[in-house]
Amino acid sequence: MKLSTRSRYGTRMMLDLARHYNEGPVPIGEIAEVEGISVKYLEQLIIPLKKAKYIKSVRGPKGGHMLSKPPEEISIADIVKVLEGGFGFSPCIEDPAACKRTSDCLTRGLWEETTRAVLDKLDSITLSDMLQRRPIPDQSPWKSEGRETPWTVKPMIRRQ
Amino acid sequence: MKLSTRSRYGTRMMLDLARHYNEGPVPIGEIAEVEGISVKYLEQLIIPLKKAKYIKSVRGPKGGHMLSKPPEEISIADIVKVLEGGFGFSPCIEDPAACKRTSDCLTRGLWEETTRAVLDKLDSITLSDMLQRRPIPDQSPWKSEGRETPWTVKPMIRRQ
DNA sequence: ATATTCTATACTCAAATGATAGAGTTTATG
DNA sequence: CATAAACTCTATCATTTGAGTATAGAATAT
Repeated sequence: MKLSTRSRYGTRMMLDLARHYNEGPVPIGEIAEVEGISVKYLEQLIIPLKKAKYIKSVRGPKGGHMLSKPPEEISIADIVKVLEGGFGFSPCIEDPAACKRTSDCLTRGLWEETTRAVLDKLDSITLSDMLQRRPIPDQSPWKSEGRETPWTVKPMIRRQ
Repeated sequence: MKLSTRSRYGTRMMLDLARHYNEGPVPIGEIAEVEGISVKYLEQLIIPLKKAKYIKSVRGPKGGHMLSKPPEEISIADIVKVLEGGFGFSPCIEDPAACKRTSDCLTRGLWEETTRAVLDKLDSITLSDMLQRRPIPDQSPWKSEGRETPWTVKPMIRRQ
């Protein structure tokens, strides 16, 4: 039931772009460094996001990428729908012909509703909402011993 | 974001067992035939479901499997939690140490809430609820042409 | 000119998934 | 008690998917 790293990294990247909305293009290298993700991998995620018109880019020196809409107008569902190759809890959600049982399978409706529940949730949260949030405390009910030294985010330095 | 076939097949199998609750053990071969899933694969799914005490089995001729609790007391979440190897939309949900960024990652809370939304949904639906349902109509908004000849479920014949 | 940055496609590698195989155990029944 | 019908357990395998790397090319500010 895991989301791919594409969706998760992509969301983080979009969040970085949202932080710098209206500050000019952000080069991919900066995002890669801050997030600890390879430039090459992020480049692949940008392509579909550009096609979907959530990102616009500027080439050449001082170039980079930026949101093409304000952060309030981009939801997490928008991002995940673009990056996650085939969401839907079961293949038959997107393609009913994927299974011969489709027409009388009781569980198909179940997985469809569950998929809907996720989409509704993610649709209700915009990039702008995300920026208001605080990280959740790291007190896992699983492992509470052996905490590492606190790790802090390397601040993203904007040019100029 | 897809669920594994383990969860999906397992749910269908549990639904078959629910249909025959209090009718004695159902052999795995019958379920395999009705659902079109190999006996060998279903056998693997039964093991964890037995460990979790949702299924009890009887060996030997006339043996088989049956629910160890009434269908009202087993939710879809119960089944998925047992069969899906690591649910949680991100690895950091189950294991915060999976990522160094854990302590100050804005998206971790997001994925946690989303996972919660799914679990809540599946928790609210029992096997008994499922049996009340009707299959959803097969009018996909994607492909509406070229419908195959209707396929009907082969009825499961109980012994005696 | 040239260094910087994005664009596009192809390729590799490992892990997970989905499924099968076979040997062994229990037990109802004739 | 022999046998066949079932479950149990472990191993194996093939395919797909996911994650990431590599390479070549195009645009543009300075």
